[in-house]
Amino acid sequence: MIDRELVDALPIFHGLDASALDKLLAHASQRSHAKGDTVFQQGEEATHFYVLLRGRLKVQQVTADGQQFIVRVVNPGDLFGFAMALGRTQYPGTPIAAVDSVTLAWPMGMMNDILQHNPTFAINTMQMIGQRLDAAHDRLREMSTQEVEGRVAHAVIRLAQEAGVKSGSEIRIDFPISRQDIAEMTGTTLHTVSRIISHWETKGLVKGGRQLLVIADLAGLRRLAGDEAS
Amino acid sequence: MIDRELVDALPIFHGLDASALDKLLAHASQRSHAKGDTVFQQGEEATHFYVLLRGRLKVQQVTADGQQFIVRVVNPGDLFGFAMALGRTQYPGTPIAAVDSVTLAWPMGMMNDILQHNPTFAINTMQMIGQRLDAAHDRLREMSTQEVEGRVAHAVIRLAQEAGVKSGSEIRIDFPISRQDIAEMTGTTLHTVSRIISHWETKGLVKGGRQLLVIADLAGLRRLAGDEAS
DNA sequence: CGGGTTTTTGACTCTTTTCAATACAGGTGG
DNA sequence: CCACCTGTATTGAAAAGAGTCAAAAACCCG
Repeated sequence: MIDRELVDALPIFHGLDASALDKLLAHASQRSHAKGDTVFQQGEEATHFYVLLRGRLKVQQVTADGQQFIVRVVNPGDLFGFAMALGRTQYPGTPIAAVDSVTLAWPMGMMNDILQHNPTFAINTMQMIGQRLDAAHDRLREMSTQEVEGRVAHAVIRLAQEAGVKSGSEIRIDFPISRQDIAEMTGTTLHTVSRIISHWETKGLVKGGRQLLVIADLAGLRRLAGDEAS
Repeated sequence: MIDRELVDALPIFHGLDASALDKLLAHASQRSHAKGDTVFQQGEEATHFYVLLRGRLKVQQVTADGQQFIVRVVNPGDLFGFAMALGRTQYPGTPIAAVDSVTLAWPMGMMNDILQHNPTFAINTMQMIGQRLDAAHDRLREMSTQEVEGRVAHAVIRLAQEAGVKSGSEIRIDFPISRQDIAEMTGTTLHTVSRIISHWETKGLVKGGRQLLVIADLAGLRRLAGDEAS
């Protein structure tokens, strides 16, 4: 069955009272998703909301003319597919398992229930969405004001922060990520990303590889990203 | 004093009980802002949250290297400056009055109060932030996948929707907006915006002018924006 | 009627994309 | 176990879209 400890430990449910947690556990269903599987499809009726327990998801959107775009990466502990909280009835994107992953799902109706009776959960969720809004604005500002190299640097730094594993002085991105993926996160082409990363390799900033990215000099990347005023 | 009807009518406060509304009214302070004034400054300690009663604000951010960027336009009835809901203690941007404007302000602490005791307000706020997140993702997708003309078209369509006034078959943007402004909303330069709009004028899509924009053919713009699959 | 701001337009430059070809890695099946 | 095949990555050359630089025109306010 589902591990109560596990659910209890999720930051998003912090402060929920015991009875609410019980109800939550009673209705949760655990699912496994093999690498490459989708949890649900963009445009589908939003019937459930989810928490990622293990693994890593890429949330992708496809535009009217077929171009692809990565909205975000879902990391363990993250809530996703909460379309209702956005006042939508359909999922806006498609989460794809970048590695074998495990999720918990609840019927969307439960969300309203919990929200109504647990101000704390409502506030938690609001702040979580708020932080995501903040992050989205950061990306928008980048896309507006920076050129490609800076945007790619930012994307890589973000990946390092949320999905980076330290090994020695290096940080490895903990899931398979292609040049194409990075291009779809930064609004450029895989060719340009490849060129940029190759160039960074010669400068010793990163080490690349097939679906692999290792950051060797985070500070150097930050300098390129132009965060700190020079 | 402050008009209770007015506050009561704000969608964001829908469903608030009488006592909460009383408290709200007791702590509200009304302020006027002449065209060009700022309500607060980016980076300032976030002491209050606001509702725009009348007028129109442009929320601007300045990057480390001095470039400017317009995050959004605040329209009457909109909540803004709710940094706390995003888990921030400082304002992320600077709201500038595009026309003479009137705001209501509350001490930030009140927000927590109301949130704690009024699940409905928490849910309203959450959904409002959620919609803004959705909108931000739309813009991100645009910035990633579309070229400048499409992005400018989108920006103009959005302006028409949220700040457009119909006069006959035309829609006029209801506040002074420069080419520079549009450039800062779409991540391009005023020169490019000027060229694009001039070109649109010759095609009869819009009518321009100094700090003025009138949409003559919204459907035509939508086609340019590439929303509908051709 | 100035004087400053905003807009338009042209010519040139440069970053990034597009097009194209090759190299490489890893899994599959003979 | 090796050859093959597919998806990924690299790299070069050409093309294009948008930015930069520069100057003039239009407009509004006082």
